Parts: sequence; structure tokens; C-alpha cells
Amino acid sequence: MQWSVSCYGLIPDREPAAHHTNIDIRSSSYIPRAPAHCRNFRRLETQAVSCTCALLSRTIDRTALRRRIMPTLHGKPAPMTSEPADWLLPPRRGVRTAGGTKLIGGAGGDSETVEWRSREAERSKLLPVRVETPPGMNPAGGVLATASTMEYSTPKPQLSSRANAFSIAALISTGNSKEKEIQENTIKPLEQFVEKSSCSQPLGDLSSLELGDYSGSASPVCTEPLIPTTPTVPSAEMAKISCSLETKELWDKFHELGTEMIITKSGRRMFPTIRVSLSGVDPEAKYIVLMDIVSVDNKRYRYAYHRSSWLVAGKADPPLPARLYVHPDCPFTGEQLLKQMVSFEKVKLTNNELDQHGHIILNSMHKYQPRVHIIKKKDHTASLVNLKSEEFRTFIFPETVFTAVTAYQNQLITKLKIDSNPFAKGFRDSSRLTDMERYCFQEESVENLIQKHTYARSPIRTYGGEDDGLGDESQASQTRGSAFTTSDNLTLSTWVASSSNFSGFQHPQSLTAISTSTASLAAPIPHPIQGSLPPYSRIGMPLTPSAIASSMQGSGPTFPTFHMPRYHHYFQQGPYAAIQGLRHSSAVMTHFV
Amino acid sequence: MQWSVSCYGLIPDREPAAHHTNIDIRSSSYIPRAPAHCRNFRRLETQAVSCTCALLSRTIDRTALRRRIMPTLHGKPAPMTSEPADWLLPPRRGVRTAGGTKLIGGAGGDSETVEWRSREAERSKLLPVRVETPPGMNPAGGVLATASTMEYSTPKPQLSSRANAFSIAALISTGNSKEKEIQENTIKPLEQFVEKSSCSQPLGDLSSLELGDYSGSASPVCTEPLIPTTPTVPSAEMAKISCSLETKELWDKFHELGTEMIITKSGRRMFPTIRVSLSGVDPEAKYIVLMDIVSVDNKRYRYAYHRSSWLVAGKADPPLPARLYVHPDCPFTGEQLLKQMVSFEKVKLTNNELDQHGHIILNSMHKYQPRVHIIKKKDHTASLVNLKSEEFRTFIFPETVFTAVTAYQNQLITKLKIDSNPFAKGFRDSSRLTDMERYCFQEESVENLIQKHTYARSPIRTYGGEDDGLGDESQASQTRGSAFTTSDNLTLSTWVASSSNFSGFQHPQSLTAISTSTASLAAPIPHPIQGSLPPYSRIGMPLTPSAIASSMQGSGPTFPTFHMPRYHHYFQQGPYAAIQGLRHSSAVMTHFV
DNA sequence: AATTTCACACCTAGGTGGAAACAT
DNA sequence: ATGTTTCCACCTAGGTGTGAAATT
Repeated sequence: MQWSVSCYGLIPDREPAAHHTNIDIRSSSYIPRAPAHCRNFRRLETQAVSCTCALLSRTIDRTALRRRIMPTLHGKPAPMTSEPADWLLPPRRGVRTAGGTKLIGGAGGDSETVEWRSREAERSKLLPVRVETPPGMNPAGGVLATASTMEYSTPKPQLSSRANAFSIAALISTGNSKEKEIQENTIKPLEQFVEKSSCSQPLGDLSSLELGDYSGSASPVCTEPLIPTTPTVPSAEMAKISCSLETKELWDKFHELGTEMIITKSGRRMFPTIRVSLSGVDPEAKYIVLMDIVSVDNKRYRYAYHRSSWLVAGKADPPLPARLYVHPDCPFTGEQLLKQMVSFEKVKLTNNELDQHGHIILNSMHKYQPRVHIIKKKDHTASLVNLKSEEFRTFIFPETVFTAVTAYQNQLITKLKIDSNPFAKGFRDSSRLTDMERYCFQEESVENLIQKHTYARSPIRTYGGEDDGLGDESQASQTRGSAFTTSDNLTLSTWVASSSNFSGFQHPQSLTAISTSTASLAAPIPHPIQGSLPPYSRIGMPLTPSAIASSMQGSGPTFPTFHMPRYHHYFQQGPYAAIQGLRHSSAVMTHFV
Repeated sequence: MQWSVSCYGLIPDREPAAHHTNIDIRSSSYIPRAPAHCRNFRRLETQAVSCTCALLSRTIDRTALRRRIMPTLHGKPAPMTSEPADWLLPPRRGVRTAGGTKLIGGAGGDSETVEWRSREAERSKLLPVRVETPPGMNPAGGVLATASTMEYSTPKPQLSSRANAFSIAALISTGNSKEKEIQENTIKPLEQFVEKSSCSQPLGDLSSLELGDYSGSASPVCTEPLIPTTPTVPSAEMAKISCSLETKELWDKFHELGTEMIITKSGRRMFPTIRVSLSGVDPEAKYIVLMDIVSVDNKRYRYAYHRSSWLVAGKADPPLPARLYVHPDCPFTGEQLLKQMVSFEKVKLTNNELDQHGHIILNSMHKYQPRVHIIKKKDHTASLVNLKSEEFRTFIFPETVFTAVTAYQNQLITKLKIDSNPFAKGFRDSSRLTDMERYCFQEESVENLIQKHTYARSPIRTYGGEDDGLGDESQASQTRGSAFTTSDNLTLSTWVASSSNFSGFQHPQSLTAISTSTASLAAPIPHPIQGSLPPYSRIGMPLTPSAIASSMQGSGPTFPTFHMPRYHHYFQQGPYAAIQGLRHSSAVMTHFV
């Protein structure tokens, strides 16, 4: 069985033989990506053209098969008879050249059939994964979602059908009220777990926080605390601080599907990135902004491919050394915080217990909640270790809950990551919006939308110096997070010392909806920042307690610098950041104001 | 006339036709770089193989001709009869494949001859460019330099001859005593200019520094000061500070040839990078480290291609707004400065007077001297504007003098940049050291040398956290710079205010040799830091005086962070950084110690 | 059988010099 | 005739998911 591909629009002075490639998809030797002479096609063409011919046909191994094909069985009524191992994946990307794409061959027997079957099956993954099919949803699992809820008519049957099924548009809540309502009325599986587990957990030994004493150790091995939800009453000054999550829409998209974050030995960035805007700070004061990630519950999970859902797989694995990630630009002046957002794009997650890079260490298949802390450097004459004088507040955004994984479980998460993370652009379907589709629906291309939003708004989070046209998504929506604050004598050292205890957990139940808050969040139970200390500065050394402590003494300013690469990077982070709603959920969730 | 090339060692399953390319070098259409199917060869082969077949033959335009061929006429006695416009450049890079290289064709008439002529002529550029042929040097200009001074026998005549002429080894002072002595006894043309101009310049109006008053303006247009060389006596504390230039050998190499730095509208980095190590600082104190670039003299230069030398072309152009470049990691703690070097790799040079990015603005074809300043943040309660209390010192490394250009003038500088800047690796001759040469001279490959020096030494400038094997050139040689210090009431504001005056200049005459200093450097004339203010922080805004001022108030620490990409980047910066001497010129040039 | 690791193609982001086009 | 600008191929550096292989 052979597929062959012809690419149009190539520079004409190449030999035709090089343009035409025959690949035996049954050959025992797997063809990795496009061969060099195929990849070269791309270079011969314009930027917009993606042509990876060799990938039109390939075999997949068991694991990939199970992950990619099996989940779709659940949602699709079409009977599956053949062994999954015999299936073939459809081309991972469509072939699109300047002149068009044409499948020439494809003379396969059952393979071809199966390929189409699985392609249809994949389309069924359009809608968010649910444990139960919610009322009002298509029981079949959303095979028709593309056309029905997104108001797209059926796309071209060949490559574009699958491509469109996973298109940005198909995965976005574009404000279409019908789908919007359905989603809001539906219990998301992740939230089910979160809320169930949070409710089942007692408050626990949060009161016995001062047992351990690792504060003097350079590399204390501390365990990860659960989320304490009952903060003390903050000082009036700290209470005024509010914190909003940038790119909330993107986070929401992931949250609906059940966010997963890859963890690797060498460390993997989070995507989406935690980005917050702080307000209510004193422009003259200095602040430390940091984040950590704490367990949501005491459970280990597994992903049931046949049900496309997460299941509890038992008790949590032994806790790992907890780490703080201090923002590399710390300390900030209040003035800075008011003008610019704080992006934690550089934080990395790892499953390596012995990590020496200061990455945050997590257990795979566990559920986690990132937290953002802000500490006021109140006393610049503070000693190195005695940090009892500083105040801090903690903000939690429930939509940022995620499951740590070493490989993606839910294919929709993979798809959403690919479509929204610019670094994964190489895996996108280049035929997402073909010329035909644009013509048929008079719809603006994604690129146009991005451009519009890029230039229609003025950058509010940056100084105006960089005239490179950045500023897209600068008014992207935000959401105010719930805040836990303490101004008592709990310190970073205490966080370290106390983190060897497992604490009870109660997830903020009312925070899953935007713009609401409950007074129960202000219960006067201290909220220690717990965990071992992160490495020192940019140098890669573990941050010792004294190092973190010394970083908070004094009132030194962040000296002016000229470059903003750190803030550049994800200002445009793929289609989502730009085209997802301009709403700004400005409701401040702090009840201390 | 046609050249054709056959590349060996390619992956065998490519069509032979694709391996063999015939290119009419007389064709009117210029072939830019290697065509795609030729470039592809490179990908098919190993990393070490570079194959850009199409460049074996090409025509060049007038400008390139004048710049590249004409200079070689001067040094070469061979008579030139034909018009330069008819010449052909030799292949810009050699063709080297895993299996070897073979010139198949080459049936040209005079073109071929001329090509060989110019190739030989290029070899004459081996030695530093000199205005006068110094005694002891080959009067012909060094055509035989490769064989004679480098103790290489005549290399292979074809591609490798030229390749070797520009090899790293040929351009390095490898410690070979014979050449070393010759070089040290020779007056370099740039130094001639520097010293002549410095001597001919009166001290000038250095005393009338406080005339202007731009200190309150956000974007004051100030002129660039000449180098003041007579500092006041520093405070005892500041006098202890010494500053050494990292990668001095690389700077020396460029200095010998007459360093040129490209300036572009959008800004161009410096190469080599200004990197200094500071010692004698108070570990507990906070410091600001910044740099600026000042005119060396009041002259404009032009490059005489036919003489391969720089000539004075008249008085300097009107001065441009002077800019300070504050190191983006400021403020530093003294502890940090003692542990790590300060790299100004991100500073950019521009010729755009209206630059809004905070890049340093220079006049093309003018000679400049970078300076490094360190300011102690003495009083953390200082007001925003009143900065009269801080002390600072200035360090000048004469080997970092350069001429700003919009296009390289001296071809040897181009060659050295290409060979030493990793970003220019694409322009390197892959055949610099062929297998044959290695065999003949039992010489270690450049790669081996780099590797040796990479792993033989332990990193001393970084914390040990990053275990990625970096640390090469970590003990690379340094040289102590001359220091100008003041502890009087001259401030950054004063620098701004006074920079609209042209000041006299006296270049430190004794600093061209390592480890010497003259007492005249300590003459008690204030050394203001002058110029307009750089943009604010990473945000891209011009740095206002108050911004720079506020950055120096308080005693706040640089908060610990985890990543050190900024310090990674140029730790390995091409062969030179690694293989150029392990000497550490540790002689401290400050006479205040 | 489930999960983790690894090498790798393919991106983003941006630093190089070359050559032609442009400006003066 | 000389100097400058622009575009581009070709690098460095590193962030993506992929699928086979390794590990548990």
C-alpha cells in the first residue's frame, strides 16, 4: 500500500522527482517526520506553507494508539471491530502548498478504511471531556459540535475535516451564548474532583505548623502542603492589594478540559503561563512576588482512556520537596507592579526529586494548585533570618488547577496546547482554515483576528518604549483571584519548617465562578508559605533560607534596565491569547477591600 | 565558463543529479547563497560538514570588489592589469564533505586566473593591517606570513590554501615567540591614531562641566564627551575596587587589527562583549555597574582600501545624544560582583539619533572608547534627584577602542568576527583545518582544543548549580583596566548636564601594555559621567533622570532568582574565547590600592 | 500494562555578515 | 564615489509534542 503526495506551488526549477515521494506506510522502518528532501519543500515555498509529506502515512505504536484512538470510542457509536493496533493514524497535518493539496494515491485496503474511521472518531473529541454526558449536550459526544455549536458548516471531507474539528474556533468559547450557557451549567470533571476532595478533607493539622525545624538547613527536604484556605485577617494595607489572572480565557479553556502540565526530568515550562496583575500596592514600597504549587488533595489519579476521564487511583505518593519560585525580577517596586504584569513564564516543573535547578518538583498524576504570593518588604533593616515582620498575601486562581503528567493523557489538552502555544506551532494543522473555508463563510482568518486585536488596543501593561507593535492581548481579560492573607509572624522560614507536615485542605468552593467570594475564606487561620527554598538567583544554586531572607532585607530598588525580553515572550502566545474575548473580569475578589 | 562541484559523503539515497550542480558564474542572475537543494546537503551530512556548493563561483558587485580585492593589491607585488570589476571572488567558503572535496570543472579563461590572483592576494592580509610596513616584517605585506611566521608549510593550493590563511591558528598569537615579539615591537595603526590624537589634544574644557542643565529633562539631547583622563583621588573604599577585562585576548586580537563595530538603525550588539570582573567591593554593599562609550578624538575616519589602513577624513561629525547603559541586573550586591563577572553582552549600538530603545548612539566612521563605571549605593535614603553623595569609579580598557562602522571596512576584522562570534558561524570556512592539514602537522583540531579547555578548568565565575558542562574560558585571561575615580559631588545628573560640552581628551598612554599604569592617571580632575539617560528597565522606556536616580536610592537587595541565561550566553563564544591563552593578567592597574 | 524517558523534527526569538539597493 | 539600509541565509538558544524505547 502506498501513498503519494504531490505538492503544488514549489519553485519550478527543482527536479520533479524530488517533488514526488512514495512512501510505503507498511514499511518496517518508521519514517521520522519528513525526510530531508521533503522538509526542503517548505523552504522553497512561502512562510505560510507547511509541507511535511512523509507524515501522510505512518504507523503508530501501542501507546499512541491507546491514547489517541481509544478515547474516541467512548463518544462515538460507530462500532470498532479491528484491533486498535492495526489502525493507522490519519496524517498528522494536512498538506497545503501555495497551489493546493492533492492526495494522489491511497490505494490501501482496510487500512484506509480504518484511517477514516479513526479520523471520524477523533472528531468526537471536540467537546470537553466529561465523566457523564451532561444534559443538553449531544450524547454522542459532540461529533457534530463543529457544525452545530460553532455554526460552521461541514468542512471539506478530506484533511480539513479533521483539521477543522480541532481548529481554534471549534475549541473556543467565542461568546456564542448557546454553548456558553451549556458549559456554565455543566459540572466539569476536574472541578468535581476538586470539590469532592476539598470537601472530604478535614482542616487537619494546620495548627501544628511549627514542628519541623529545617530553617537552618541549606536544602531541607520538605513535604508539600495542602492548600490552607483560612487566612488571617490581613493588615489594612495588604488587604487593599488585589490580584488578577491574565489570560483567564485561555486558562478557562484548559480548565474545562482538565488542565494537564507536562513534567520532565530537566524541567518543563507551564502552559498557559501564570500571569498576574497586581493593584492596590503602595507605589513607593518594595514587594517580592513569588509562586508555589501545592497539592489539591491526597489522591493519585489515572486517566481512563476508554471513558476519557480522570479517576482516582489511590492515595497520593509520598510528598516531594516543596519549592518556592521567586520571580526573577524581584524585588518589584509598587510602581512597577502597577504598570506591568508579573509573568511566571520561566517557572519549570519537574518530577526529579533531586533537581538542582530550583524547578518546582511535582508528582506525576497528581492534582496541583498554583499560588501566587506577594510579600511587602516592610522593614529594610530586617535581619537575614528573622522575617517575622513582613506581611504577605496569597492569591489562588482555581482555574489554574492542573494535573501533572509525564505525557498528555487527554488528547484535547494536547490539541489545545498545540493550538495555543507558539512553540508547538509545528504540530498545528496548517489547513485549519483553508482558502475555501474563508470564502464560504466570509469569515476572517485567525491571523486577521490576531492582527486586529494586536493593533486595536494600546499596551497598558508595558512602558511605551518598545515600538515593535507589541501590545496585543494587553487588555486581555483578567480575573481577580481569591486572596489569603496573613500579617502575623509566620515567615518563609516557617513555611520551610512547617512544610513537612501534611495539612488538611479545603478548596475555596465559591471561587470557581468569577466575581464571587465567600467570607469563609477570611477565616483567621494562618497561611504559612511552606516548602524548601529555591535556588539562588540566576546562578542555579539552591536558595538557602538565609539567601531568601537576605533578599528581603533592605529597601533596595530594582534598578532600571533596558530590555524586556522576559515580558515580550508570551505577549503573543498563539491565537488564543489574542482572539479570546476582550472582556476584563475586573470584579475584585478580595473581601478585604 | 562553468564550475561544477561534486560532494562526497552524502547520504547515498539522493539522486546523483541533485548532488551535482552546474552553475554558470557568468549568468546575469546572481545566485544568492547556496540554493535550497545544495543547502540541503548540509542537513544530510554530519554536523561538521559544511557544503554550500553554489558559492564556489559568483560575481560580486563593485562595492564588494573595492572592499575586498583592492586592498590586497597594495600588499601584493604581482601586477594587476585587468579591471577589478572583471575579477571573480574565490569561493567564499571551502567545500568540505565527509569524503573530501574535488573541483571537477573550472574551465575559465582569465577569470580563473584572476580568481587565483585575488586568492593569493587575500593571503597577504594575514598579518595585522599597518600604515607603514614595520621593520622586521615582510615588506611585501605578509604574503608568506602563513608559512613563515606560523611555521606552517605551504598548505594545499586549492581551497585549503585560502582557508588556512584565514584559519584561527593563523590569526591567533599562539604564544609562538617569534611572531609574538614582532607584534609587540610594532606600532599598530589604531594605536598610532589613538596616541597621536591623545597627545595632540589639550585637556580642554574639562573644568567647565557644569554649564548645561538637562537634569530635569526626560530626554535631554546631550553631546558625547571626550575621555577625561584625570580623576580625582577616590575614597579609600572605592580605591580598593579593581576591574579586569575578561576575554582580553580576544579584544587584543581585534585591537591589533583595528576593532570595528557595526552600528545599525535597529541596534547591533558589540562583539567582542565588554565583560568585566570586579574585586575589592564590599560584599554587603550595593553597586550599580554601567557603561558608556565616548569619543576618542574629534576626528572622522575613512578606510583606505588600497592601503588597508585608516586615515583621518576630517573633523568629527556633530556629537550625538550620549547614553548610559546601566547593566540590566543592577543593582548588584558586592557579594554578587565578587562571584560573577558583569557582562554587557546586551548593549546595542546604533546610528539612529532618534533611537527610542536606549541603545548607545554613535557616529559611523568615528573612533570610540567604551568605559565601565561602578557606583556604590552609599545612601539608601537618598532623594530621587540629589545623587551627590554616591561615589563611583570608571575603568577604561584601551584594547576595547573601536571604530563605529555601518559595514566592515577591514576584511580581517570581518574574518575574525566570523571566526569568533558564534552567531556568525554560518560564514565560517568549514575547511579551515582539513584532515590533510591535521595529518601533516600533527596538530590538534580547533575542536579538540576547545574541548580540552572546556573541561580542564573549573568554572569560577558561576555558582555550581548548572551542571551543563559550561565553564570553559572560566579562567580565561583578564587584564586589569585603568581606573578613574571620583568621590566628589559629580553625579549622574551632572554627567547629563555637562555632556553638552566637548571636552579635551588625553588617552592613557601607558595602558596599551598589560600590567602597567602611570601616575598621571590619578591627576585630580573630576571625571563626570556624562550623557543622556538610558531607557527604563526592561520596558523599553527612556530612563529619566529621576528613574536612574530612584534606582539608586535605598539599600534593597537583588532578590534571588533561579536562572542564569544572561550569563550563559557567551561563556563559549567561539574558538577564540577558549583557546586564547589561559593566562590571567592579574596585575591590578589601580594605583590607589 | 502503565508510565517515563529520550532523541528529534519543528517551532520562536533573535544575533550574524553578505549583497544589492539606496542615499548622499 | 562613498557610505547606509534592507533583506536574507544561516547561525545560537531553547521551548514544543511525537513515537519508540526504556522502565516500573
